[in-house]
Amino acid sequence: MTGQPKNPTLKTPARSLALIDRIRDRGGANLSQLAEDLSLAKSTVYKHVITLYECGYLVREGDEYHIGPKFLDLGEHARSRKVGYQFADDAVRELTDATDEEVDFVIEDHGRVVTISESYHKWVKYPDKSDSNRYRARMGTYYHMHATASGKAILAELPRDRTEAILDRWGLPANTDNTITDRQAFVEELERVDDRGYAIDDEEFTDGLRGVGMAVDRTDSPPIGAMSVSGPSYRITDEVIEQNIVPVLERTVESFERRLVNDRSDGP
Amino acid sequence: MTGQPKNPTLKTPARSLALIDRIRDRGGANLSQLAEDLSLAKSTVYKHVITLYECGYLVREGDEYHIGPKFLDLGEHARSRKVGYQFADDAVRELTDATDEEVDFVIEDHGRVVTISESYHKWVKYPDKSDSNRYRARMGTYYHMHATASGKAILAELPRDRTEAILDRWGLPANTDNTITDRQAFVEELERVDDRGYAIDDEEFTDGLRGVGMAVDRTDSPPIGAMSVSGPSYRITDEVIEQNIVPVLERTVESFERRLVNDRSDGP
DNA sequence: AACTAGTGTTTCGATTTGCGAAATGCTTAA
DNA sequence: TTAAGCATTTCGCAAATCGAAACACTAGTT
Repeated sequence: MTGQPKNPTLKTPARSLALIDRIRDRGGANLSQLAEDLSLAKSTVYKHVITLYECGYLVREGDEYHIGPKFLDLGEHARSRKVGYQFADDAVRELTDATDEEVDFVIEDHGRVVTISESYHKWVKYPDKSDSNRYRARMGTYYHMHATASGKAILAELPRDRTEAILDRWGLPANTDNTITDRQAFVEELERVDDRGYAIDDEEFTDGLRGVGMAVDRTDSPPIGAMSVSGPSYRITDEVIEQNIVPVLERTVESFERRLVNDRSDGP
Repeated sequence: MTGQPKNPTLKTPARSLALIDRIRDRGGANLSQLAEDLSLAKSTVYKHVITLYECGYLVREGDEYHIGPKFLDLGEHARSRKVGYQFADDAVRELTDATDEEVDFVIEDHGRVVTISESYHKWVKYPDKSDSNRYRARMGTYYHMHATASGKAILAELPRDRTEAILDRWGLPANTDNTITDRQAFVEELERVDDRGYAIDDEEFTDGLRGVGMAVDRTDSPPIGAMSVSGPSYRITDEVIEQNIVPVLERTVESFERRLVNDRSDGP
């Protein structure tokens, strides 16, 4: 799930970070499991984990080590770092009220796209767990860009070489039958997105889920991120997209961008 | 702000982690600044930072490195790890509706207390920035336990040696004139808290702010965390605490604890 | 247009540091 | 009591990190 680096300059810290990833993926682990997973001596894992623990990054429950709350602090820091990200909450709120569908704001990070906004629905309408008509993105979740509306919207606006590098790095793995897996076809799709000004995810990420994504632009910089509205295919028809969603999405994104230029404390 | 370890077994990873802390505290930094701050050669810092970057933990903006969104993912993981933490959101919501004051749920981590719940007020009543009558805790924020109602509530229920170790580790630094800084006096305060069943923060953390905290207990384990209600001193009088807040706080915490024993997937 | 001061990046040898195998100690279940 | 699982410690060798200095690049200044 989490990509390993190709040339980690410092091997020891990279090993510690790999352990963090492993502990995350396992949802907690003990020394023997980690040693097995990463083919390391138990004593080696021990020293790494103790170090991470002493520095406050892991918590311990009996013989199991877990991701510690310290990451919450750092995560919130990352999220509230740019003022631009603050506006995202407002925009998500607006769009949710207007569309009553799942709304997300994502940014590009290391060639993938990551959810930065808390789903507003989570708070406003406390849903049953059984409400399978709604897809809800957890904050901090990473997605491949080629299979999401927001990702395509961003890719279409990135400099050509950046886009190419990202496609090289992550490829075009299929999530569903609709996922565009052919590179040539995908580049053409990006041109369509660029012409239209917004991207459509037509069950390319999850079966039964459609979405519309639009990049949030800055002047003289790559887009700061992208907003998307998504829901079940039977509700998000082409007509609904064109007549209902795109206009209000456009309005929200423009207001977002206006606030960005007024504030300007967002670096390149 | 962030404590350094006393005996970090592996020096190289500990150095990387110290760099993360430093970047966080500065709100982004370049190599020269970091080298200066930690008294390291610029080339050394370079290799550490590149490693953190390659592994996806940092983002780069020109010459500045920043905490990356990957921490959001790990933070959310830490937060949603225990089912018990899920109930916290419900409880916070309930208590907020009932009291209309700031409500928080915190857990103990490495001898401090850290906010695990999103403030419900943030979403329900979108406040003006000028609403200085409300104190709002950001998720992931750490506090010293001796100066907060929740912290005292937890300390009062921890095994004696744990409590002593925590006080040794962090001391009793003064936040306000009301902060209890004398160890003997503080131990007596903990006994009062234990008798009463709840803790009061009487402007010990911030001037003008009072709060009530109650530990959320499990059977045969230290408390899972603590809930608190806090607000301006003129509203949170002794009468209001005893007659309004404590009963509803008690009710919410009991319901919380009931859900915990029903679920039981929370380790020690 | 040359200069300067600030970046990040690379090189390379000395030596500190992390590594693994095995032994130890501790707890829990049989 | 025994056995199996765990974390923890020890120690010598090999390897990876470190720092100083040189390099390359950019932006702002003279």
